[in-house]
Amino acid sequence: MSLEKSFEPHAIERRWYAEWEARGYFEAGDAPGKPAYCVQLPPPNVTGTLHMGHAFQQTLMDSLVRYHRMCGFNTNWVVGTDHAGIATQIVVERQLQAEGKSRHDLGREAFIRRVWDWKLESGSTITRQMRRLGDSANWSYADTEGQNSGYFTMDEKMSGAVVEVFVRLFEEGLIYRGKRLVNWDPVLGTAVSDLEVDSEETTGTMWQILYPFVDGPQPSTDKEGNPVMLRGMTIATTRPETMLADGAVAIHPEDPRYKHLVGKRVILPLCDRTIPVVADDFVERDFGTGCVKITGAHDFNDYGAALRHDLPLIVIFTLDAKINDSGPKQCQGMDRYVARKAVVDQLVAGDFLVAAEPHKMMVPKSGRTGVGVAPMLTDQWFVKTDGLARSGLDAVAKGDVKFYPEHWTSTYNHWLENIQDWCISRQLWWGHQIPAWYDESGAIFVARTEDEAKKLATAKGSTGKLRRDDDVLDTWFSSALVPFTSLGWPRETKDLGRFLPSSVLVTGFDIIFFWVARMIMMTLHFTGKVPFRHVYINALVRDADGQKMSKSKGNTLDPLDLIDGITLPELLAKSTVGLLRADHKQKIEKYVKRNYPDGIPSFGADALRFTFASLASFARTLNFDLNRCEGYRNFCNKLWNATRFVLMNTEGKDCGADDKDAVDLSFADRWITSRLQRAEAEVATGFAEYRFDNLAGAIYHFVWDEYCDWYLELAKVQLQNGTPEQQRGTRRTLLRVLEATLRLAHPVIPFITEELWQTVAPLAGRKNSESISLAHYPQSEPARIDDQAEREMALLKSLVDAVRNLRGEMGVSPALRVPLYAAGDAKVLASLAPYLQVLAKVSDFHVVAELPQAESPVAMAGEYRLMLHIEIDPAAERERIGKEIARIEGEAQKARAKLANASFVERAPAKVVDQEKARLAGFEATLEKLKPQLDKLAAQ
RNA sequence: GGGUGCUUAGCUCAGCGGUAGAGCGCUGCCCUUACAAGGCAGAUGUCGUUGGUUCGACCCCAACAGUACCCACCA
Repeated sequence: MSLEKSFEPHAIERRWYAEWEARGYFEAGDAPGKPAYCVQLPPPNVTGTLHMGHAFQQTLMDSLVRYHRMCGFNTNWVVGTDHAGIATQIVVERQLQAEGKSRHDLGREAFIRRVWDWKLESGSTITRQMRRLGDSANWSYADTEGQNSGYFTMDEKMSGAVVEVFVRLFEEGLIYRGKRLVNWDPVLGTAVSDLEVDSEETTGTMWQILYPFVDGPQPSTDKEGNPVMLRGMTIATTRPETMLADGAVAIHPEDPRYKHLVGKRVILPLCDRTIPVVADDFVERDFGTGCVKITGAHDFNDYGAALRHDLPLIVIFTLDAKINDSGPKQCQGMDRYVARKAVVDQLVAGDFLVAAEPHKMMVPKSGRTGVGVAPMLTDQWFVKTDGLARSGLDAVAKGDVKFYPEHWTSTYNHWLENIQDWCISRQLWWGHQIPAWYDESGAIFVARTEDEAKKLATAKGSTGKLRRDDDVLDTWFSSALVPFTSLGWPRETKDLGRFLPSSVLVTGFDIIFFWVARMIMMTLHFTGKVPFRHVYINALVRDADGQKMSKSKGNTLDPLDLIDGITLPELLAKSTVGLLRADHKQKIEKYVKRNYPDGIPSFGADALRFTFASLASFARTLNFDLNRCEGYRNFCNKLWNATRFVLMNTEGKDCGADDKDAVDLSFADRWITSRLQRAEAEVATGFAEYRFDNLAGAIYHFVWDEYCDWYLELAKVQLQNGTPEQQRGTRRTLLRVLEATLRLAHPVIPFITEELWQTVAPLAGRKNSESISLAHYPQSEPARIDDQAEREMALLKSLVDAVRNLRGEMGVSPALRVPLYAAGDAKVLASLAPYLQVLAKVSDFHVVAELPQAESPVAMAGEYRLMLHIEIDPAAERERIGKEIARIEGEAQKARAKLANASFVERAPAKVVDQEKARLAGFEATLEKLKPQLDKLAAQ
């Protein structure tokens, strides 16, 4: 078989992925007696598409899975998609909106059917894209819909497990329902959890409002302690409209200005009510006026204060954040922001407004819609978290779950130590409907089915109709269960025993709270096991300049465009599609044209994967650089062409594949084998430590700098000049090292390695060469590390380097072959001669006892002296040697100073001192030989 | 207000208590029969600042500066 001259990834990728999947290579390993290796994919949003973050994460996961599969583990990469409640519902509602409809026009059932239709239509986009990356995922696993895309968090089995969990937690008293103040998104009309609220710095206004005393002005003091008469209490607020729901004003119990006024009543302006003055030490004396209004039903701080002081919780807003019937007539029905202005105007009119100043503050916004969150008193379901959090903390403290990099542990701990009860109900339609029913009196019956709920009701003497709770569960509730529900829980499946805990979770730091912590808590609670042993927190992918990738900046990259390539016009069209603002569009077009003037070339999946692996250090961010990607595409091409060379020199020839015939292995053959062992060890360490950058670097360095740059060149010499035994040995080494290297690299670059291995493996004498993904992973054999061969090779390299260096400095044309004199161990030199002649482009090679007396450039390589026999300018040569002497003299001087330091010699370890002595001896020996050379030149 | 990272070559980043590294970029010369997506040679650094520990600090410790992110109920 002859390979194309360049590596062309496309056809290879298409062919091999389909083949692997069809042959069932990715299904869960089921070999007896083998250890298990399991990875849970963070299930992507069902309507999502693959972005750089996914591609990065999945590259790491797939490399790990392929590595362990080849190492003989029973692997199972469990994948699936998430129903992503809010996000998906929003997408479908937008579609309806475009048709001029709302979900309410359809009704709940029809709407949900519509979402399912959309799911079926677009749901497999991301799983198709994952295949393009080469993910060796277990598609058929837990796939109840037969779509070959793994589980779906709302499929029948997963939903059944969700109900089971809910019911059990309720029965254990860990789920409760109650009227609580929650973060409310008035646009979506649902509660959201603390985590789904983002604070945004905004400059608002701080208003000071006077609440007059019922009893008329009261004596008090000002800040400096001077006596004053107060007309009333002046409160400070940034949300004046909420005053309509005030239940009290509060001051600090020790505040001398106000403490005697506690118990007085003040008139709430614009309302026909009076409210009391209370003391509470949550009030900051120095902030604002030192007097704060208490709005228990619309502020988290105030809620606590209201409970402490037994104040009424007055609700002033409707669920879409408009003033309700409890407000003054003239404000009813106004949106909260409209009402804010109206209230301020009326306060001004009534002379209650004391001051209005600009004020910087953090405003809570709904993470999903970006609208201001309105704390709202509503009935919601909660998970009691204190006990669960405790066991979650313990698991990590005991080391049952380990974070990589380790410092993420403190982030995890900090959150769990301060965790609040988790609001799990959402007032949405798309999601797992809460399995709770109410009778006419409002009594709650939580059950697995409506029949079961009826039985519960009957047992309690309630015979009327039951109504199911309308709410659905937070998407993260079902996500938290995935580690065990995906394996078949609540059934006691074999896989549950085998694949739980999974081996490692690879995910982003942004979901440590949302997901990682909750999985640990839930899995521990329901199975007594941790969900995974390791958590690898991957870096955030940014653009080459370190900027966050965002659609509005135009700096996002589509992994598939890197694999397939894209033209500039296509890229421009794609980057600006769906953008409403023209100025954004222009900005993005400019960015795209500047950064990708010729579009993006096609790099192939392997190059993309190798790039991700190479950039995966333990850093927090990863700047994705297209140039890097190109470099690794070139690497793939290098590997391709090295293979081409090997095949050209081995196919149809005697390669000693069956070990029958004698082979004669040179130091070069033994050297590359030895280096391979070291590379294998480095790669194994890299995988064990999750240092993908190191393992990718080890592969890169071995292939390019050792196998290609040196061994192939040496092999050319051996194939040219060697005896039949030597040639056979060379061919066998070429093949066997290459074959092992392909296996070594396969977890990271699966496609190219499979393609090449198919041809290489049989030549290398492998009997079973069905697929590289089933082949054994190469293991480092320390016994094959050959120090003698490595020393000989080091000498050859230093001689070649010295000659090349001289040629470079002397400006000798690369093509020109020149005579070389060498002094040193004659036997060794004779053995290296054939290699030196080729690698250093030497015409005649003279081994001599002493270098001839000639005006030719001289170099030192350890004990060896080399002279290029060429015409030179003595002055230039004097300068060159002079510089060299000065450099070495400087080094020697430093070494001497160190050794002259008594405390160094006394206190440094003997090894270090000896090393320093050896260095100095080396410098001095070199100087001894260079100086006469300089004298000789100077004499003329 | 707390917490966590980061600061090393032009760029992006590794690194280690004992001689400062890689990739890309840059310079020069070469289309040498595996590869120009290549080969060979080359230049570039007060390792953020200031102290401390040490025989020895880019590395350990402290403070500071800059920078990024996370958490938090000052109305």
